Amino acid sequence: MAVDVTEDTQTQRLNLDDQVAHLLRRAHQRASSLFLSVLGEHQLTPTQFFAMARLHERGQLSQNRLGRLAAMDPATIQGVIRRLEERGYIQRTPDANDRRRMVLTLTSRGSELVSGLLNHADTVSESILEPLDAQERGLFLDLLRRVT
Amino acid sequence: MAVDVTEDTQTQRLNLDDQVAHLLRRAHQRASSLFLSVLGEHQLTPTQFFAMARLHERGQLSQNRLGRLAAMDPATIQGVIRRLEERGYIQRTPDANDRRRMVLTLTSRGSELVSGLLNHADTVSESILEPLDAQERGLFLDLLRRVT
DNA sequence: CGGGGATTGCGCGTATACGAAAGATGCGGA
DNA sequence: TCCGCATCTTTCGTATACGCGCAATCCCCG
Repeated sequence: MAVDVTEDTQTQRLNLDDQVAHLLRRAHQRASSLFLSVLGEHQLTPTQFFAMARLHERGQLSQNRLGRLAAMDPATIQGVIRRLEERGYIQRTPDANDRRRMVLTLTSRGSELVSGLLNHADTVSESILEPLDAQERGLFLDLLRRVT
Repeated sequence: MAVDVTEDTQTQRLNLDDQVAHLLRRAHQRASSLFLSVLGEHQLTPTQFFAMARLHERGQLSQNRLGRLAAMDPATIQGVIRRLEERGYIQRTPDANDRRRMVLTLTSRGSELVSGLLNHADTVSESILEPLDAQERGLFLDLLRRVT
């Protein structure tokens, strides 16, 4: 954390390149880009894939609940779901017990697509971490999980 | 969160929550949110602040070059610059030597704003890393830089 | 010196992302 | 039972983010 005092009006200050928000933005950029280079042929964005994978994992879910499980704002998940429904990957039916809710289910097409892509997704995770060796990867994942 | 191999066609697979792209997206979300909670009163997004900070650091720059230095796509930086210019923080003048270019400069208002916020930005970096102790922070920054 | 590839900036289209607010519905306590 | 508050979903507005195509300009190389 060597920070040098530049001896001007302000006190010691971090280098711009050490801004954590900036580093995280760039890492996220790179991750999304790698994801699209692997799964892009199926026209799925990282967000879309993750929403479908969560649904595949949990079965039926309400829209809001899926949003929480996928870390997406209700306003955001709405558009994601709408586009996936338009493409025939997700089905939305009214909840019989609670008329505020819509129940989401993967269609067979959607289910097959996700199953087939889960392995590719793991490949993406590996390529993101490619600059690190095995021990560092575990360490990084642990730290990243705690910062999230 | 116990996910077990479900004994189907596929082999052992990572937990969904270990998808690196997803973890990075969430970390980025949290970082942006913390940034806005500290600098939001000045109506500056992380991206806008970083673009201005780079300009403050380097002086005059062309639009494309600023984009590269701030890790932003030419199409993206265009909108960022346009909004900052509309708000009077950045001035765009035609380059005398290369008529394709526009030279970007911070206005005095923009310059004062950035100077005053640089310390706050460092505060944000610290709050993002708050869950980690001093040693882990250095480690995390190092790993994050290499993954970027 | 002339032509073609590269660079610069713009506009369009799509997809996140989130705050704010609105409308419908559910639910618990007085 | 009814009122008020919480929840679910949608819509609006703003801002990233990036691919693609376009036009103007630059500059290198033959």
